[in-house]
Amino acid sequence: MDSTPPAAERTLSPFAKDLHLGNSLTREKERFEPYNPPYVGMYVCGPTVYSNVHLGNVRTFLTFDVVYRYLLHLGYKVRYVRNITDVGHLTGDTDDGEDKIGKKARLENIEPMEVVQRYTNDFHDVMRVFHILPPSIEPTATGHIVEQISMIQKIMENGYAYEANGSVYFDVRKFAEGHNYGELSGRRIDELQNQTRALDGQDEKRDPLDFALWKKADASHLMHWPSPWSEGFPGWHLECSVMSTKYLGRSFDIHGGGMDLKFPHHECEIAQNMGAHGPEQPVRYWLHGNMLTVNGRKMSKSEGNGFTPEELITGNHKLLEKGYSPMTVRFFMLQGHYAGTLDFSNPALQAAEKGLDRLMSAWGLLDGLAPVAEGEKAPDLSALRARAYAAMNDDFNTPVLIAVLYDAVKVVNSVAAGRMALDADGIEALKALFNEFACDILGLQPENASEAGGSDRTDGLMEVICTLRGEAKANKDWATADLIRDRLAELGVQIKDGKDGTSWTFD
RNA sequence: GGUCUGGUGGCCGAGUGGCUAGGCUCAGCUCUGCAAAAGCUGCUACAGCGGUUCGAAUCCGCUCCAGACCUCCA
Repeated sequence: MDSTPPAAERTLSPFAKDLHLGNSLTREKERFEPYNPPYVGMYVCGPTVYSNVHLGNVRTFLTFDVVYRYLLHLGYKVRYVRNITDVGHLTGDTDDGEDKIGKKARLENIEPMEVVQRYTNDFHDVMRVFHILPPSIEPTATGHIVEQISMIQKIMENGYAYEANGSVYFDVRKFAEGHNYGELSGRRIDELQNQTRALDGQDEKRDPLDFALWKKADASHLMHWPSPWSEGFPGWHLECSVMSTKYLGRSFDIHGGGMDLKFPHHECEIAQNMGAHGPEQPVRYWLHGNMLTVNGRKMSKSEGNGFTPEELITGNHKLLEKGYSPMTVRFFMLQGHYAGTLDFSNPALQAAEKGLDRLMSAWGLLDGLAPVAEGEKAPDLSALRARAYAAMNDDFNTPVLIAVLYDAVKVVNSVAAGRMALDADGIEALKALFNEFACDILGLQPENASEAGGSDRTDGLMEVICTLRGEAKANKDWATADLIRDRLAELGVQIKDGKDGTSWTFD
């Protein structure tokens, strides 16, 4: 046996071996062991691009953005696949509903692909605004029709699907004879059988639990492709099975998505993969992000209680008392664990806004800290770092990581105020902590970077003003000094008199 | 009805057998011309009842309440 680890494996952080994930499939927290380290395959169900994404959607993509960032930080070579659903997702509660994209196109009298492009663009804009990194591959369902047809054929050859009147359905009953259908969602097939309502237009199916792999298009359908069975279109669940298999293989490491996709979507994905490829589990770790709620209710398009990122930023929505910046929202969401529901409220957002501001201010002070040669006994900064890793390794516990960062904030502020001394190594350790955990992993960045940094002219102007005000203060001309401070405040510039002179910040 | 989650202090939100979560708010103090910032201190927390245990917010049982999924939704 070769005892030398492969070169690639040596790039992994020593902390990588302690990463634990909450696996929805086993309902256990399990140590993360990828199939082929340092390579990691991760698939996340992306949006259906028939309307603007809302904040609840953002939460899920943010969750997996942090997962992606942390895996990269640990040194994994991650192939992150996040699809765009641009066909096959039906409205209504039966398989006879209208295609969402097609419906939108018909209503607006435009091409389906115009709908797709418009909302794909919107989606990408939103992801950028929230500092969510693009995935390695972003495949579309319409770009994989050939592969989908081929997978249906495999499933049929294995006896788990049947054709009826030009459509093809997955035979859940047959599949369940030799497989544990319902393993992921905890459902039992007999109960599902009893609970499923009798719906119209299901006569083609042998069983109400069966789901569509291919649907024959009727005359009103705008999007359709030729297939061995009919001119039609693929079922919604199929695309994810096809694209994950194509880009990540038949068994890959992580599959993510929103909690609301667990059943039936993800359950069907597993069934399709096994139906086509055999009994081994297609996914080792299933991760599910929980819902964003408003007044205790899930934010969703159909409830009408969602708002778009634009409404959020402008504050132009009845649920919003004011506008909130994207970083505030990002920080707010990271203050809760991804697996729990998170309730949106104005007080909570305002708390996050202030908390983030304090965090960012301390971070900004770091560059200006003066090290001492022989620092007093400094707090144990390596302990902070270890706690930060421990938090992330515990199923991406970002709220605990943030608590660690606030401990670092206290150190920074104390040093800046002269109450504590740090040597150069200590300051570097703090910088590394912020750069790696706040910036790289949590994806936090100072907002209005250009403004906060200030242009030379702005800095010059502010220095002139502060010098004049300093003279007024020296003359005990408090009226003038306060006038300057108040007027600047009205313009969104905060003046702070410290021991070593006056500093300013912009709103 | 079934499956699953959860009920933590003024608010948000971690923690899952003994060890400070954290943020925000509020009050007091330090600093300061005042203010802001920062720091320190404080602010009647673990839905209820019973059980296991030397010890339970944390485990078990029951009750109550809320939410999600079971039909499109991240």
